[in-house]
Amino acid sequence: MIRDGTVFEDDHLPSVIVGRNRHMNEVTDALAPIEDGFRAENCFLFGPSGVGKTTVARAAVRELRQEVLDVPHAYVNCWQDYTRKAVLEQLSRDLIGSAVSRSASTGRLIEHVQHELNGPGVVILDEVDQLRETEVLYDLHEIRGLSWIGIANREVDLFADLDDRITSRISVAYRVRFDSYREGTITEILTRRAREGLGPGAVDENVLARIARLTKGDARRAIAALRVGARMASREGLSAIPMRLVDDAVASAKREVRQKTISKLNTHQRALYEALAEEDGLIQKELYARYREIHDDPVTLRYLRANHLPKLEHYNLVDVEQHSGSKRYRLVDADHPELHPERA
DNA sequence: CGTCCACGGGAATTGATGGACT
DNA sequence: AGTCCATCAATTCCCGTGGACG
Repeated sequence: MIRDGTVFEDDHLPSVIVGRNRHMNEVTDALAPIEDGFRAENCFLFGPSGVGKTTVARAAVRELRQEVLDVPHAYVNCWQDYTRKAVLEQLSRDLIGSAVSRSASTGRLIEHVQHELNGPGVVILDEVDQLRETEVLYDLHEIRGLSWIGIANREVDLFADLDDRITSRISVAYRVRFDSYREGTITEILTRRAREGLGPGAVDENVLARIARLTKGDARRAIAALRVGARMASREGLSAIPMRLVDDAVASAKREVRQKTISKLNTHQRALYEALAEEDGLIQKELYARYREIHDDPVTLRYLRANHLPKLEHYNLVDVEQHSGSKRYRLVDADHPELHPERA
């Protein structure tokens, strides 16, 4: 029943972008100067997750490369690469392709890119609000011809802690807001994915509409649910997804995503998670005390606060509630999650 | 109003690591 | 081979803030 699983993967870039014409136009406008050999305008895309921000950015770059051959482009996920150096390293890998010797200083990295890049180039800065060292935006500005597309969940001030004299010279000409997809659009997206990835007649309109409704405008969740549904159906030897499986598929896709996230946690993060699984609603200090009991090589609270706790928040595994002076941490959903994948 | 508590974060320091240089 | 240097994760110290409470 599943003919091509790749169309359900997160990094799949569909050939047609559905329901985002206005957004596509804005981004391609921003990139248009490159067609004449100039530096593009920076632009900033924001909105909730699963609404096509990254897809639009990538599709706009793809479109540009159909006009102008081989425009150097890079993709940096600032969630993973959040330091100045990590960003510049990824940049030079993607943009130039040549490996710079490790332990090259940031200065040398910039020089290297500056030297190797002739003509315009564009870099996608995904999850740019996670950048710890925003000075890197200044570094990017210093590289002749380079412009960027920033992506974040909320509209943030990227230049908040940068020197005013510098920020006045860096501009963000386009700010593009992404709202949740309407159900009809999600259905349309799912229809196309099903056509590409599943056998003929695998889904009907009502099934897709129900998935669309249950996933609340989040295309990533909807596509995951479609994939899980197809898998469940083929296990039963069916060639189509029956309506009765849809609710299960949506719920199960959610668990799957969560399980995947948990499996990527390190020991510290997992210990924190376990502590909260035992008792919810702890304040930071209490949580730290439990964590120290669980983990045999605990890090300090200072470090936990700066590194591990924000990760858990960002992964959407814990909710934090400011409560006048203290913070309460709780797991995102009430049902007790599986900590150990082998029990699945 | 002063004090305590929980929290945030700047900054100096340490220790391991991995080159680069002699 | 041995020394030196830069980097990075982790730690430690410490001060600031803002609300609660007597």
